[in-house]
Amino acid sequence: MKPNCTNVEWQGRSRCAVCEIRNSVLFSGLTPQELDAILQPIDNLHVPQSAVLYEQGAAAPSVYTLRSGILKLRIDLPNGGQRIVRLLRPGDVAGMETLVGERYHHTAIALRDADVCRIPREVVVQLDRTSPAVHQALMQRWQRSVDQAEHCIVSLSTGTAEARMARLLVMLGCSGNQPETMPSREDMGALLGVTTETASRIMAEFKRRGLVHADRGNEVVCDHAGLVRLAQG
Amino acid sequence: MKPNCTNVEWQGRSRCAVCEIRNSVLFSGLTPQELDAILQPIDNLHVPQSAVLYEQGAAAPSVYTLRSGILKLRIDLPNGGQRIVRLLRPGDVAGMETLVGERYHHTAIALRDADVCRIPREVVVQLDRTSPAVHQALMQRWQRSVDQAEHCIVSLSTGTAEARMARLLVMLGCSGNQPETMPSREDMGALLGVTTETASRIMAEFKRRGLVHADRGNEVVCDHAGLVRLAQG
DNA sequence: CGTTATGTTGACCTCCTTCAAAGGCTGTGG
DNA sequence: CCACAGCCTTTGAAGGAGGTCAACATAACG
Repeated sequence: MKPNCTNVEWQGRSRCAVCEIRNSVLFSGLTPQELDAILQPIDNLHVPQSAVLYEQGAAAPSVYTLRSGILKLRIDLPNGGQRIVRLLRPGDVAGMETLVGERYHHTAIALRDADVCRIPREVVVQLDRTSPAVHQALMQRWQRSVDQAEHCIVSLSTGTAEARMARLLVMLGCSGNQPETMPSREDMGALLGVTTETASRIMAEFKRRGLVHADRGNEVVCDHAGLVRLAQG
Repeated sequence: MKPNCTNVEWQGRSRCAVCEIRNSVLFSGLTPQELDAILQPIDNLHVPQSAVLYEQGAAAPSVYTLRSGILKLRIDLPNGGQRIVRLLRPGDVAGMETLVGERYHHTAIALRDADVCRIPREVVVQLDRTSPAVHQALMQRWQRSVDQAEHCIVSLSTGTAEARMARLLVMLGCSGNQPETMPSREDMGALLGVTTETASRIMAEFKRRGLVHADRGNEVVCDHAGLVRLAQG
């Protein structure tokens, strides 16, 4: 891990009232007055690609809402291996374990450049008590975490590696319309529970079959229908 | 699925005040007076082995707390396959998705004879609002669901089938002290993401190596230390 | 006792891993 | 501008792990 990868760049106090994804985040139920009252301790951070937002086992003082980009939640195993257990997309919340415990359960890393809002645990606890809307939103996020983790089991850990890769690409938003930037082969492997080589082989095969088409760099456009067909198993 | 498997046997109104596992369940923070006020709509059910408690996609009017036994939560895949995504043990809560949605996300089946308390969704919603202790307990259960699902990814879907089986046996409580009743080979397979035959082969091999020792029926005693060693991978 | 589910085992083959090497891309320094 | 290093990706060859299909054993049950 490069040391400077942990340098998330501070961007100043957030302005939730004008946040473009406000309707999909934790505070969407609050009135402007309520918002003003709690904005002060919320920071807006930029997390460059492959930077570490927080680490598994570290003290967990904050919850993060993802405004743009993708975060991967990785669990490091005692025997040295590691497994990505969830991908977070804009609107998702990272580090909710802080509300019932004191340590992060994962290492959170930006898969692409990401923007997050850092919210002190106390702010969330307080809002959870005073605002039914926030409370409801929190429960929804929690349920979403469960759903996502189980989706990871069912879709990304069941069936042949090829079918799982197809499901991953669909899940990453490969609609066939606009190019999508791909994760590294190593990350794909960690998501699917296969080796980097296997991930590479499958992606190469997909290209040969015309299921994905390299754009530039690691941007690709996908044959959505074809991938969905493969995803069946 | 046998039709009579869905016959869970009603056992009458529950008496939470004298419940032996009251300290570990959802209502542990309530005073006796608060308890009395909400007991009426709570039923106490016995779920015989392999009976279905609720089904994926069905309307979800109730939450269940598990008092004894083990429940498996199964997800049925569109292509006919199925995967067990979580095992619930006494103190765990099933069907929490009812608090933010209206359909069950899994099919819940008793792995062994089980006792559950059925709690109407409205009761939980109400308590969540009025009792901070219940609210806190709910958040803990939710986080526990996430942890369990992720444990399933990391422990039961990563590494060789042998290592995963060893982890499963440890997880099922094989301490080496008293005999444990095993799930069917089919269930083991569905938990580990391998075929029934592979599960059978591995268990047979474990017996030959003396790692597990058949007691009677499908009760076994385990070499806990040996299993933990294998579980490393 | 036959009947039916469940567990066990074998043979074969596919998929994936492992180990190794070669190819591309990027940044750095001469 | 080129050479070189470092990283990621691709590809190959060999072996092993697990899937598939089938036969058989065992236990549960009327």
